[in-house]
Amino acid sequence: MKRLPNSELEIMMIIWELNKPATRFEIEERMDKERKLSPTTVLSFLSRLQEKGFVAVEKAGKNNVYRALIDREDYMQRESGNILKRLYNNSAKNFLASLYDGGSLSEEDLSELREFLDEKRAEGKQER
Amino acid sequence: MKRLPNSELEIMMIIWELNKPATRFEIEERMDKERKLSPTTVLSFLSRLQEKGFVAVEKAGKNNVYRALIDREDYMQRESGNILKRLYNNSAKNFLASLYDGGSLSEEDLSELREFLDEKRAEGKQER
DNA sequence: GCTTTTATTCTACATTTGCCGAACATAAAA
DNA sequence: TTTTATGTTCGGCAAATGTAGAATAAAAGC
Repeated sequence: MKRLPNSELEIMMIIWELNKPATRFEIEERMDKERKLSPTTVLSFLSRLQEKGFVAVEKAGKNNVYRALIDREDYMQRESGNILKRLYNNSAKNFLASLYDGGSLSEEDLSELREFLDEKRAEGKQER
Repeated sequence: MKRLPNSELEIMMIIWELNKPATRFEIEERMDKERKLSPTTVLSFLSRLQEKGFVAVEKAGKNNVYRALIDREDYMQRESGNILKRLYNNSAKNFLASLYDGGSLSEEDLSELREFLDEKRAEGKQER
């Protein structure tokens, strides 16, 4: 499975988020409004996603409808792993530390993280 | 500060890691050995890094020596934040969860993370 | 049935990225 | 000092990415 370039990824994220086949218009509506891309540009990206096997297209009247073919979780997991490896020497802690130092972690994020880890710890025990 | 493409980033990471001005050869030695790039290719990337203001070049005899101009921490922090935003809806927990589900987190990573969070909690209290 | 609107497909173009070979300098060896 | 390495600079190419306008198809309106 290929890594997607930024623009295509942005679109894929929207399709995944919608969690149902989406039209060009629905996607456009949800894109970063600052960029103001023309409809053909969006369609261009969608075609490329199709070529790469990320979406399938069908017609619904005059409109195209794009459906995700690749599982979001799968893609994200691979991507997360890659990032960790390429940038943080495979250390999740390094990643968090960087976020923390960069001020990207709120107090709330921190407790959420603690909670998550506690949960995983509990599960770990269970397994034995 | 620009985002670097993969190859340039790989090189930047090596320079940062070395933590001192590096020659093309020192960098080449540490690059992913599978790829087997030609020396000129590496030099090409280095020139582009120079154009982008990431490194400065000096001569040391016949050799070029490349010195980082951009602070690693700064770059990484920005990059981490971006990733979080673009892929995980700004939720660090989502990122960890994805790593976890993808099997990229060892038991050791988990305890390291707990430790890190505990540390930050302690610091947080201190501040009041 | 025409005309107008609207969505899609095609074609295209500028930039960026990945990668090198040919040319060019210059230190080292002969 | 001529030759030989060795390292660097230049120029360049193919593929990927970002972005649209022109051409086309087809639905809607009149």
